Amino acid sequence: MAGKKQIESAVSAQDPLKQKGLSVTDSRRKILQLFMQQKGALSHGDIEKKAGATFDRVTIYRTLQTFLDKGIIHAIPSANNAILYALCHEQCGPDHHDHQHIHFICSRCKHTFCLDHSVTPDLHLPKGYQAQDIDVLVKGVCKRCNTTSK
Amino acid sequence: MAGKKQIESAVSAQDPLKQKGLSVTDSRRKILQLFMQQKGALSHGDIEKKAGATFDRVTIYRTLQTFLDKGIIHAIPSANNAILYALCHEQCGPDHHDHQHIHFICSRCKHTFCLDHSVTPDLHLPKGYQAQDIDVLVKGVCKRCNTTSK
DNA sequence: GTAACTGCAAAATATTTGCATCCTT
DNA sequence: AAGGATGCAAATATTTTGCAGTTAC
Repeated sequence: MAGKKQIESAVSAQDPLKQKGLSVTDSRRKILQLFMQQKGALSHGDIEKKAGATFDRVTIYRTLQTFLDKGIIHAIPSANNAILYALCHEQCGPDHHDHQHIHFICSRCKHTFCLDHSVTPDLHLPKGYQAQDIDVLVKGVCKRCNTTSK
Repeated sequence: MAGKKQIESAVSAQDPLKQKGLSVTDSRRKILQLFMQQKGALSHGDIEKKAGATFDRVTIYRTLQTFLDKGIIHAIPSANNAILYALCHEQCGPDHHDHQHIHFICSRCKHTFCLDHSVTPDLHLPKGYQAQDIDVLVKGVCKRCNTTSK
């Protein structure tokens, strides 16, 4: 058991799946990869498109749910029907999500980004209200769309 | 018919429907009333429950869409499938939505409130990003749940 | 009277569940 | 070998669309 453990830990650094005690399967690896490449948020539909017919629609549902449960990804609120998902950071666990970053939705290219370096507002809630978790959604024009031609 | 007209115009002051040039119908009046009573956000499903079998599910879809278009209500982002809607304020128009308030989701009673008196953050976006619209979602415990027994 | 709104039916989408099979550990 | 994950089929749920009848103005 000792030697095996060493190998696992060598791989696990790059593999959130093992860290969270999940079996490493093609679909999970692939979907995870999509998130890492994209460096932005994806909807179920996005994944389906990008993954092509690689695997079943149901598998995507289940995989996303599993990732959510394990704290590998988080859901980003949106006002249109499509729920978006993006990778969590290390400090997130199954129960504890700590996202002090801002979700930025570009109104031009429609991409959603997580901006980590932004500061969270200081809120002035009315008396009696107790904040536990804050999510900031900003709509606007992203860096790329801003610099490329209008 | 003359007497009827007088009654109608007396009502219109409090009636956003006429202000926006919409026909005043039972369903619209009823749904508007639900929002005003509730003083909180409602999902399509909430309305369906509260309205009972008063009118068709399709009418609710269409009414909500119409209200959105006219700027009578606004959609509140959420991370679960249910989209919420709440009344807009006077300064909102069809194109221009100005919601500098905070959307507060109570994790205990599951209600969503619009807190108007809260201040909007100063954001520090990375260079190149241009903000147009900001929405702040706060999860926590609302006033009522905080004061009533634990 | 006319344009707009509603209800009903049905189509199109989206999501969930059960079960047999296959894969990871 | 055993437990978990996937694929397929099918059951549900949600949202959209078309059209005929009704209502507001």
